Amino acid sequence: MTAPRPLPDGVAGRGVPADQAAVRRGNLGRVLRLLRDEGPRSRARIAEETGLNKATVSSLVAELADRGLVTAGDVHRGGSVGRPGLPVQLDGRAVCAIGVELNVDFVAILVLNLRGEVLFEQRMALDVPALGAEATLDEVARLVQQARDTVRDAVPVGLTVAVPGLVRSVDGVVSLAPNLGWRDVPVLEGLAARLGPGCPVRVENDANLSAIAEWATGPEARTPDLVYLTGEVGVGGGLIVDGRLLRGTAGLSGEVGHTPLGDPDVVCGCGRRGCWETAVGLGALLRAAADPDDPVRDSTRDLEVRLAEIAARADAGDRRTLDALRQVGRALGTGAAVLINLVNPAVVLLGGYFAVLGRFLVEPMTAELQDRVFGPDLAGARVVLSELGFTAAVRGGAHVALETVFDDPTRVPPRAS
Amino acid sequence: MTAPRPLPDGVAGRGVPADQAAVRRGNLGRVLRLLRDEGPRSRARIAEETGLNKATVSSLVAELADRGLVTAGDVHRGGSVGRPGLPVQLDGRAVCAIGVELNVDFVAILVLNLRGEVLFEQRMALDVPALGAEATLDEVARLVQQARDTVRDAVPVGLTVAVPGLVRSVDGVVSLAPNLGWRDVPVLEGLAARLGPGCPVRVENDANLSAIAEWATGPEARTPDLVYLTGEVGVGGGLIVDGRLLRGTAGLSGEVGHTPLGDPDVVCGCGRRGCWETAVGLGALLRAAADPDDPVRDSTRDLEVRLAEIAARADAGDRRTLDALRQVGRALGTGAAVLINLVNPAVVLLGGYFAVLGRFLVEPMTAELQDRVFGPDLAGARVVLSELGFTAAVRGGAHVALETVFDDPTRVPPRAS
DNA sequence: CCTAATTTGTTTACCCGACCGACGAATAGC
DNA sequence: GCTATTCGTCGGTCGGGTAAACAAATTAGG
Repeated sequence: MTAPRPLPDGVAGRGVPADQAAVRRGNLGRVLRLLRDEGPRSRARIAEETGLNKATVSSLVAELADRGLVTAGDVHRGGSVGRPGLPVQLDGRAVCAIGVELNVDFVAILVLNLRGEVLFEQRMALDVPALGAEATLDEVARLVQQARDTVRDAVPVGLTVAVPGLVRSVDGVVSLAPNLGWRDVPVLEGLAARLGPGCPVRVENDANLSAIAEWATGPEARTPDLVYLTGEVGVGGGLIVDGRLLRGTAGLSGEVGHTPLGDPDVVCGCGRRGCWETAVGLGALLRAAADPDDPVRDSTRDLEVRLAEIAARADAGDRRTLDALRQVGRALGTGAAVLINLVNPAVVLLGGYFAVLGRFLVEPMTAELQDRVFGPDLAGARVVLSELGFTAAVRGGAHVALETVFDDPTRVPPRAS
Repeated sequence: MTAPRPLPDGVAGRGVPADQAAVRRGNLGRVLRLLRDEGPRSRARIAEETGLNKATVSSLVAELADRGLVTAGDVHRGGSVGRPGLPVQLDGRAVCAIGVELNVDFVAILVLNLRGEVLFEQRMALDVPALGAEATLDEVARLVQQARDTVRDAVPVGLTVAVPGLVRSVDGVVSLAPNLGWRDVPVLEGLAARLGPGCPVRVENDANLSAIAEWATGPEARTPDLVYLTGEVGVGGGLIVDGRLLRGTAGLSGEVGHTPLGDPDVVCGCGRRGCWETAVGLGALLRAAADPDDPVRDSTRDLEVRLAEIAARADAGDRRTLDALRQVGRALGTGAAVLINLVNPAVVLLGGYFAVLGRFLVEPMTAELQDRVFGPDLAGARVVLSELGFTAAVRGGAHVALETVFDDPTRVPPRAS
């Protein structure tokens, strides 16, 4: 009931026949996207840039305004000759979208308005494995309610939960999240029941959502083919192909961490041998860079502080640290080469600790890529560091929900006035 | 000029605004696809199954009939009560599509009608590397002309050329085809000039087209997520995600052969070390299975005969042959595991020599997969052997061209009558 | 044999949305 | 002030999907 329509995809859903209402929805969304991506502009320019008729644009803008999604913009006097246009701009205030990240020791929430501006942000320490699924969902529902109370004037159009594990996104069941100790937890169902109707809930893998966030807002926004790699204790991946998230049949694509690319003699936490994350995970770096009793290997300390220490040592020219980073960088290149050969992306985006220590990793990584990638000039791929930090997953979650408005602006009801 | 519209994708192209003509095109295609996939049926049933209005379906069917794409089917008397429906069926005769495969020592051509039935098929020995690009294209054009003369009553809607190498599908330039000795050859331009307008030409990687063929006609037709692996001298791959071919930014996705998954000490023909095809390519199998002077390693002999000999030895219980097959099967599993972890397909399809010797390879391969794939039950993936044999690429090529008719049936002009 | 019931396919009127041409409005340049 | 230019809207047109009515073709049953 709270579940969204089958799969908001584009103008014309796969199985549903197209009628003219679909055309209208598509064109409304097209105008809205143009205003989001290119900024305020007059109706005449919108018509010119979309290829739609002037009259049609007027009608579309009027409808969007009625739904509170656009407003009149500031008039820029003194351009060229002729009657100046009345600018139309995206009005973000009417709606908002919520992203939630569930992780081992915290829950984070982020609320964006339609323009992608942050309305509310909070991060709360929470021992999720100890609490269990039900109590955690109670806690999440409480946090969401608090956020909704804070941004009272904006109607929430959707909520997306990021979970570190395997997620069947069709029904929002977390089939396996080892770090949380969860197995077959119906997160969507549980949250939908707690939050009531009116705010569709989605559940998605955290790395996938981070990839979407980078695609939507990062320095490489809207790159049609993007591979996202994030380094934490494990290694996560998200693939965006042709502007769409690659989910796979069972919704569990992008599991790069346990790909057999590492040393076949090293045993991984998952029990297998030679998993890639034994070569590029945080553990691999720390083992190579420091002795077991070194404070940077104390997992009770804050990760960002420890990473800063490692960066400082590398900057100071510490041999062992530099060697460890070089080694991880090369291993990163080996795996990334596989990805580039397979999906031929325009950008490989590094997130998590890869981004923090990126300036030491990129050079050995690209050296390895140059050896390994088939095709000239890395097959057109560039390695880029994420700038979103640790909020990528919640941002991506909120953006997924926002996107439904651009897919079909008629979801937002017309103003009663 | 002969190049098709930007990229025939679906009802609503990405950038093009939707108008009601697009709705019409989409609905025409929907009806046509239904008749292709589910067989002949009455207008009433079509209306019921597509969700379109009865009157709309009548109008759509009339237009399709006018374009020669459907005809009245055989009346099945004696069903239930009420007026019996007049069946409508796909009429394949009006149009045809051409697939051409360019390879090292042959050129193959296949012409399909709209129903996917073979109208014309030919395979011609040709020493492409010796002949050079221009003379080869002359030869191809001659072959195409011959095919068109043979199937005179069907209008060709498109032609797709399969090339073993890196292809920029946007402009049909073969940027690198080592086996042909080609580099930056404008195949599309050259063929379009030779064939004249009226028959849009596409150029695509051969493994990609084989993947499409399997997706379109194989035992696993229409599986939304499919990974295709073909073993020849090298190893090729094609990925179909969400029912669409994954091409990548530079159009050179699926280059699995030179992925660093093999023994890092073995040098590949490409000059790199540890390429996967050094472990699973035909050469790897032959080296492991037979001495250098063994007749099965005589590359001047026909490949199918040699493969049959290997199969016979394995059936006879020859230890060395069985060990070699087991070893290749395991290496196949290692690489396939990477693909499954990344893309999470429903089916991994084996083509080329993998299919011929499949019964010996599948068991060690799946054993390896069970160890390597993250997620329960191989993440939902099944290993399937191709049944298309060596015609997969031409079939896929013809199907790509056919698909444009289902995307937009108005491409086929109405009958003059 | 004839009628009622049922299902099919077409016809008619209608609605909705995009498109086109024309027109008033607002502005710069002269 | 006048003209050229551009903007936004209005009325009309066209195309396509929808709904309801209706004729046609068949089975069931007396």
